[in-house]
Amino acid sequence: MLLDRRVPPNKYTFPFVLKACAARLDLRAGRAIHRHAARAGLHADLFVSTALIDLYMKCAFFRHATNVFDQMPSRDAVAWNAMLAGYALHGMHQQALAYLIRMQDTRLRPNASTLVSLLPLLAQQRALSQGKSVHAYSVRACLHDKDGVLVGTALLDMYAKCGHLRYACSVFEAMADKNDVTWSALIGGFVLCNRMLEAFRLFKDMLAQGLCFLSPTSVASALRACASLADLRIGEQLHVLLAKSGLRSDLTAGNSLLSMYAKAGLIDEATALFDEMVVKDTVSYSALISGYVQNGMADEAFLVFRRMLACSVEPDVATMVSLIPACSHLAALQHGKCSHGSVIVRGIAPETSICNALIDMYAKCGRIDLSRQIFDVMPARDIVSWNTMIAGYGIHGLGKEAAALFLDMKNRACEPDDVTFICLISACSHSGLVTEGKRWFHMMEQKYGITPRMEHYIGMVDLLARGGFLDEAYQFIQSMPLKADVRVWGALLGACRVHKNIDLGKQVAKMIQKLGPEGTGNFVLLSNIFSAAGRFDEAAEVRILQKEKGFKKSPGCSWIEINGSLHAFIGGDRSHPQSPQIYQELDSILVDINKLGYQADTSFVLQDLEDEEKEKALLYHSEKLAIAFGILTLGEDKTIFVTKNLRVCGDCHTVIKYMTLVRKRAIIVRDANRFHHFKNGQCSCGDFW
DNA sequence: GTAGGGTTAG
Repeated sequence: MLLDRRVPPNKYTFPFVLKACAARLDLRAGRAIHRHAARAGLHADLFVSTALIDLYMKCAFFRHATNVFDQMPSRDAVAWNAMLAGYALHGMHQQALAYLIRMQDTRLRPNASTLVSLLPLLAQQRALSQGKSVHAYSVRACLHDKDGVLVGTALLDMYAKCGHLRYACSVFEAMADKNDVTWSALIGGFVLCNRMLEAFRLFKDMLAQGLCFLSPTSVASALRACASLADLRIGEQLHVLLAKSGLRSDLTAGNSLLSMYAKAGLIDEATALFDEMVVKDTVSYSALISGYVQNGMADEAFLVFRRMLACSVEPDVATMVSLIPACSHLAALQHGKCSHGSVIVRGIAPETSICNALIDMYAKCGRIDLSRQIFDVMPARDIVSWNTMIAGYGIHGLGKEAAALFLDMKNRACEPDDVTFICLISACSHSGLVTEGKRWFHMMEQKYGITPRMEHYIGMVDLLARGGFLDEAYQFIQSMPLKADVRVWGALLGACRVHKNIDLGKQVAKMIQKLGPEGTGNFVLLSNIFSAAGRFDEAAEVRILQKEKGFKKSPGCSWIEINGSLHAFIGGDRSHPQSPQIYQELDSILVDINKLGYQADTSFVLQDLEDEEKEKALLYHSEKLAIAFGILTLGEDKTIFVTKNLRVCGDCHTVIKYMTLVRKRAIIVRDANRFHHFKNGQCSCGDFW
């Protein structure tokens, strides 16, 4: 139409066409029209210029937008708003605010549109006092009259994001007009502030007002509340509601449902939902990836990631932050390095959340040095960065380094939170620093005013009991202000096993049984304690009881990454193609280490077998198989790194020390709990295994 | 103007 010479475009035509370009982010067409307008002498026209600014801002061509703005002979509030909104759109707070301030120097006053662009910025920065000023200004300027719903919604959202739900509610109540966005903003605010039950109540109130308010956004918030409260029943009701209303195929609603099911552990439902979705986007894929990782299916997560790439759906920060922990779980360093490369290529490597995930990944893959490197160079650290790094030192038994980092954190005026202390106490526990651990616990309450949660008590019991202070740990549990849950008792029971204290172990086991059928692992521990004492009948009884109650013990599994491929073994496993060589190697190792004085600690065998058979049962534990495979495949200069899903058994711990001598290898084992660095007949953890 | 997927501890 523009090329039709008989009807030349005029100042009324250009803005509309430019608007269409902006909506499609079609910069090429937009620039062509810009030139066209210039030839027609209309490029400095108020409406044309404003439309150009809008287009360039949406396409992130800031210089072009600024040029147009600067060349305008006169500007109205809409032109100023276009600049402000453009910067706000790209999260460029400083630039946006600079335009607001410059606007004050003119005789123009901010209008409703200005505030609607401005308030989300303040919300994101949690700038409550500035937000209040804006609120006051909007009242003085009577901006509630026109566009009242928009200003009101932006205000209530700002208050909610600043954590001031009371103000948000009073704005909400004072609003004469409310629409679906208003309701959504308020419900979302309650979810954000972790007030899930009230969020539900609001959602119900909203439905009572009429179905016209129901929107994918409000359902999404309600589903988040379900996931957080682990209330699957309501979640399913919402699923039905969605199916009945016209929102069945909405992408936002579908993604929320998928995520809710995944978080509830119903990964099959989540997968089915994903497969049914006609349109899938980055969020859908990320939700499924994170679902698999959260449910311990890291390999499936990689498959979904590959499918995503094959379908040309672009991964973003959240996708990678979901995927990287899959490498951490598998301790698959090569996969992790690949993911690291991928975030560098995508230009998202400096993002704080990406760095945090990488720090965790390298720590769990045995490369605490690389964790620290990332930590040191990352552009901005948040509390998660510090906690992750401290936790990383913890699992490596580097309690002193963890403490040093805490001091560093204080010097940089970063406030520790409750998780920081969980990490610190656990770090002490893994390093045998009992006194220091107790000090952190007291400091947390007295100096930082953080009330201990169950997790802190679990850490303390673990610290004391693992350090051999079993009675003190027992006393500690008795004196807790909270009712100890199965995890607290489990920590004590685990230590009874290590320190072979059967009497206390039995007592603790009774406590656990009283608490009901919560801890699967505890049956195993109790049974192990009986076995260790040679009381096999009782051990068997516990196992039978466990079976009757329907608990499955997850089998011990160890794996090793060789050239980027994972090789997994379970105890006595002969499924690996190189099994004959592996078993031969282990038998030969046994001969060599016997010469050095090794004696099998058969108390770790769970069945009642003859001594020689016991020795064999021990010899073929999964961690030993994986290590033997490593010895056979990797060159002598390479450290062998094996990961086990459960705790390393005590006999394995001893054998691995000997292995480092007879095969002259450095061996690292990551178990469910921590890292064990074996070298020259020693283990880094000493007796705190 | 609202909103779906995400990193630490256990």
